Amino acid sequence: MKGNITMRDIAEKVGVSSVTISKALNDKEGVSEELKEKIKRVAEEMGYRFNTHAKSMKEGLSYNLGIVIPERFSVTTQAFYLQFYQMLSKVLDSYHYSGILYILSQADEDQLVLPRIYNEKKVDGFIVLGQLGKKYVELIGKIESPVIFLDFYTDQNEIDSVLTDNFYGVYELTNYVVRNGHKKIAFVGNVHATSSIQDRYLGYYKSLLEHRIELRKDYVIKDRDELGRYIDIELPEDMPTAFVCNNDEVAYNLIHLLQKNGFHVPEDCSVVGFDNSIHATLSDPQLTTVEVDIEEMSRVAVKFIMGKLENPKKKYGRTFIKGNIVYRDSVKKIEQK
Amino acid sequence: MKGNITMRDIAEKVGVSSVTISKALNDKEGVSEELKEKIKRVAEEMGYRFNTHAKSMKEGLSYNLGIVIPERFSVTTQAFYLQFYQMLSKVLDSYHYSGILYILSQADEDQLVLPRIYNEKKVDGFIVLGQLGKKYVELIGKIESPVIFLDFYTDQNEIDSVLTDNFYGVYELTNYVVRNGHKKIAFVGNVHATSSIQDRYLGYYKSLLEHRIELRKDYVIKDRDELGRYIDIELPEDMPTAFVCNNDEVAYNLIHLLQKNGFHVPEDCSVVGFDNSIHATLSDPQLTTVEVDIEEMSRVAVKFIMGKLENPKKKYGRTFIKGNIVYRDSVKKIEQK
DNA sequence: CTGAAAGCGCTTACAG
DNA sequence: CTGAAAGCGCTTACAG
Repeated sequence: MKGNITMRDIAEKVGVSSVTISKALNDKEGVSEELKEKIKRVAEEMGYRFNTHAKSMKEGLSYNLGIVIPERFSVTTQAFYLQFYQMLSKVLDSYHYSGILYILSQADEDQLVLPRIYNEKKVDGFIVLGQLGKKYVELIGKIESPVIFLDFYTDQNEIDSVLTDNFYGVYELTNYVVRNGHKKIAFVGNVHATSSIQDRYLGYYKSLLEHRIELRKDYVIKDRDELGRYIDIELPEDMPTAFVCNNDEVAYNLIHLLQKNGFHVPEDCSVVGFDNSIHATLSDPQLTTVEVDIEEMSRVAVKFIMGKLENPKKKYGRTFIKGNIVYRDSVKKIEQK
Repeated sequence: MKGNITMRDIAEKVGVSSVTISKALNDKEGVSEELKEKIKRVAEEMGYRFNTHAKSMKEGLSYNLGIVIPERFSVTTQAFYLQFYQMLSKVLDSYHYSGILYILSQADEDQLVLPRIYNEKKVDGFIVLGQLGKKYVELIGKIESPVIFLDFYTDQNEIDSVLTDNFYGVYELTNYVVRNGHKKIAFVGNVHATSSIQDRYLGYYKSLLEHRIELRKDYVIKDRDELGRYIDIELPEDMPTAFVCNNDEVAYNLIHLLQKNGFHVPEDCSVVGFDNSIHATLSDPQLTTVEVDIEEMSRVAVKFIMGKLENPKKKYGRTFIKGNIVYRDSVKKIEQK
C-alpha cells in the first residue's frame, strides 16, 4: 500500500494502458471479462482508491449536494432538520452522492452572501431546509445550480418544494377530534408566523366548516409572535374541550399549563399536536399527533434534485407528502349532547 | 453570466495569462495591487466561481472531512451527535473545509466495509462519533487518512480521541450532592455498556471514596443491558436519598418511575444527570446535570485533524474536555444527622 | 478488444 | 511583475 496509487500504476503492473483500467473499473464495454477481473483484483491488492476529483473535473459534477439550514432555528427545530439531513444523506448515498451540511449564518443571510460551497463549486445543487428571508429566496432562485426547498415554500417564485401536507394532516386530525364528540375546539398557533402554521390552521378551519362548527376568535390562540419567539399562552375564559396545537412542542407546553391550572388531560381537555417529535412521547399523556414522513420527503426531494441535474428545465412545483396520524392517549371521547 | 467561467476566460478579458489570474485571486505575490484589484473585479462581474476540484487534484486534498456516525445509535443519541456534527461543520468552515456526514450502516460495520467517501478520496480525514465495534476500530486505525475519535475511545490502539471529562464531571457532580448532605447515593447505569459510562461510574466512586462513603452493590443500578438496550430500572429496597444517573434521559425516566412509586423529587429523592440534553429541561423538576462542551470539543477535534493533515506522524493521545455543571432544581439540601 | 491523444481547470516551479 | 510549460488523475472520442 503505497501513498498514492493511480490507474497508471495499475496499468503498468497489469501491462495494459490506463484507458483499459478506467473501462474495467467502471464496468464499461470493450474489455474482456477475464481482463476486467484481473484488473479489479490487482486494484484491490494495491489498495487503489478512486480519485473522484479527476472525474469531477472532467464532468463538471462534484457528486455532492449542499444541505442548507438557516442558523436561526431553535435547538428543537434544528434537531428535526438534522434528522432530515441524516435521512437525506442516506438517500443521497444510493445515488452515489454525498451531502454537505451548510449552516447559513444570520449575517450571511442578511447580507445575501451565498454559501462558500457554492462559490467553490463543491456541490451540484442545494436542498434548503427551513424558511429563508424573502431576499435570500430571490437570490438563491437565480443561481446556476438546481435548488429544492424542503419543508417550506414561498409564493414569490417558482422554486420546487417538497412539503408535509400540513393542511390535510391537521384537517384529518381535527376530523378525528370531532368524531370523538368535541365541538369546542381551539387552535393554538400564530397564523402569521410561517406558511406551515398557516396551512395547519386552514386544515383545522376546513374541518370546522365541514362540520358546521363556528370559528371563534377567542379559540385561535397565539403561542408565539410573528418572529417565531414563544410567548405565554393565554387560556380563553370559556374553556374549549379540545386544543389543536400547531406542533408537539406547543402541545407539550400547553399540557403543562393546563395541568398547572387544574385541568386534567385528556379528561377535561383533549390536546393534539403535529410532528411526532420527541415531545409527543415525553408528554404525559403521550400525544396523538401527525407524523411527518421524513423518509419519503427526503426521497422525493433527492429524486427531484437528480431530475433537475439531468434536465435543468424540469419543474416540479409544490409536492405535498402525507403524514400519518399517530394515535396515542391525549384525546378523550366525550358524550354527544 | 455564462455557464462556466474559468480563469482562462478572465485572463482573455483582462489581457493577461491565467497564471496571473490564479495569483491575483489567491492573493499571492507577483501581481501589482492595481492588477489584482482589476482581476477581482472582472471575476466578480463575470460571475466566476472557483473550481475546487482542480485544486484538489493538484494538491491531493479534498478540503472535506468525513463525519462518521454509526447507524445503530438511538434517536436521542443521534440527535446529540447531530448537534456535534453541526458544530463541527461550523468550525470546519473556518478552515475552509466542509463536513460530509456518513452514517455507517450496521451491515457495513459488521462486514468491515470502509465508507465510500474514503474509497473515492472525497475526504482528507475522519472524525468518528460514537463507539464502533473493535474490529472496525482496528480497520479504521490502519487507513491512510488521519482519524480522530470524538466522544469515545478504546484501549486497543492509538487513535487520538477528544472526550468529555466524564470522570471529573460526575466526580464533581457527586461532590455537589454530598455537599448537600446526602450519604445514601446510588449510581444508575450499566458499567459495562460503554467506556463513557464506566468513567462516569468511576467519578462517582472516587467521590464516595474521598468522603468515606461506602460503595454499596445494591446502589449500583442497571438501566440497560450490555448492548445498550434500556431495561426497567429496579429501585433498591433501602431507598437512597440521591441518584447519580449516567445521563439525562435515564434521569428523566427515573424521575417518572420515582413519581409513579409515590416519591417526590427532589423532596424525597434528589436526582442528577449528565449531558444537559433536552431531557434535562423537559423533566419536572428540571435537572441539575453536566453540560458537555460540544463547541470546545468540536474545536479541538478539528484542530487535531488539521494538525495531523500537516504532519501525519503527530499524536495527540486522549484529550479530556471539561464540562460545566448546570445547577437546576433536582437536588435538595438535606439536614446532616 | 485495446490504446494514443487531448482535455477538464487549476497551481507550481522556473525563466524572463 | 508576468507568463510558457508541465502536471494532478481521470474520461471521452477516435483510431486501429
